Amino acid sequence: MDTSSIGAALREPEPHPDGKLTRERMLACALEIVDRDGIEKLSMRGLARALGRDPMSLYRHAENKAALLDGVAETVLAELTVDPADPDWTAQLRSVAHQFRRIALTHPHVVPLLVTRPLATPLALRPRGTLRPLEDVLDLLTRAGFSGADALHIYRALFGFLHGHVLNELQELVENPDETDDLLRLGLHRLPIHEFPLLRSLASVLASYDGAAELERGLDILLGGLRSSMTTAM
Amino acid sequence: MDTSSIGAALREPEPHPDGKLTRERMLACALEIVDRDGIEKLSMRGLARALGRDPMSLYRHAENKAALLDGVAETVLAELTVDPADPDWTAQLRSVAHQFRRIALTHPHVVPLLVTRPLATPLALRPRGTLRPLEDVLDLLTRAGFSGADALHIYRALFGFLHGHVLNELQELVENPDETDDLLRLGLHRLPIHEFPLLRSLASVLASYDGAAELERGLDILLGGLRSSMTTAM
DNA sequence: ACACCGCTGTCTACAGTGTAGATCTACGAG
DNA sequence: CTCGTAGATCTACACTGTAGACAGCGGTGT
Repeated sequence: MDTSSIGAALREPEPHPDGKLTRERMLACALEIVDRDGIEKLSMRGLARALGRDPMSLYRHAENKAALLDGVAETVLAELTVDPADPDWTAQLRSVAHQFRRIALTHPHVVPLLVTRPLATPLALRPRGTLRPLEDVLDLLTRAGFSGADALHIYRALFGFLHGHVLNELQELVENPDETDDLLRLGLHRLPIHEFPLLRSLASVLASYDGAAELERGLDILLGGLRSSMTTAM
Repeated sequence: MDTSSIGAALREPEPHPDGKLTRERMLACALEIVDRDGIEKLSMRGLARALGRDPMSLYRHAENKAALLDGVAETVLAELTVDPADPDWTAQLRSVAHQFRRIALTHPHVVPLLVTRPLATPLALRPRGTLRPLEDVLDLLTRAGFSGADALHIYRALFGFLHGHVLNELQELVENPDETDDLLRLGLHRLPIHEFPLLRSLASVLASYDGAAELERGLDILLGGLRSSMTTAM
């Protein structure tokens, strides 16, 4: 009955259902699968198998697969906490930024969902947990004296930047990690020299990407620019 | 034999193959489908049907479906032109930004591919057409006197911002277009008032999103910030 | 002339997908 | 005890991506 020897072949058959199936357990398990195998490896049948349940039982807790994916994105985004009472709004936004980056690095396979799902659903129909950070940031900024319109602009600017940043940072994956030469490690040697001379010459710079520093630089520029372009106090 | 009466039911059976199937025709047709019906409606079988070919023939021009999607993204991105010889690098980057926005608005369903596909492939293995703008921007910026490292940073900052911006802008879709009240038009009335008071109160601001202006503001902040934080001439 | 090769297209088949609809099961209310 | 109902399960359907075998072709070397 050793689960590791049997369960290695098929995916975690989870032999006994032990208690009721809740939406939370379902989403947690789905997130686990996505984190391990990526989004397109998540199937209703596979998820059900991992939970030891019938595939159709999932439809009691998620209307369809799209809703399930929304749920996963929501779960991940729920880790993000905003304190609207913080008097230092820039510090609070920086905290949000750091949390968001942390989340993205912890769940890289979920990032496509985070940036992409909102395109499929109008704002008002999105899962509540997704709208929570928006409302909280608006709260934070209006308390700091910004108008609603300006607060919304700042929220958009921040999350636009954050989405762009994590997409940038997660692209920096290395193809051949145990190679010492940067050019080889990144596979850049396959690019024709006369077509991509600059790109190839930047191998060492590419190899030494520092996401945290890049985020900080961006935040400095963004928050500085916002403060000077906004017509409000403090 | 009226194609509109018959072809309405099934999807463009395209009765006679007329000539060889090229990669370009395949990608153009795939793009057409994606633009019309969205990404997840694009299937190998459906595409083959639209081309009047056998599904398996597609695999002569794309290794698998992922490669096909990469091809679509590449096709769209190829519309973007950079002039590395332009002496005014900020103007040229602004032009790139405007082109990119235009492309995203013309092919909204392709945007998920544009921002998401690079996450799945290391840089050096990406389709060549995708790397072209990068090399060209690097060329532009080094000619303007920037170091390679700085040029790369600027490229990342710009495209990170652009990705974030178009993701923002494309979310602004309206649910109920023929309604006069902004609150109803956006469906915001369904949100509980006590949980999302600020969001609901911003209905009119949400309804009047101006993507072009938002892009311009962002570009001002970004390019201004970059110029002052970079250690280079001009 | 022939044989050979590689490229393109076609056919069949397989394992897997999301989910509609019918059916079974268990439990609380009357 | 009966009934209704909510949940869980089963079956089935239409569809997916693609491996593998095979047919027709033009060109090339001998």
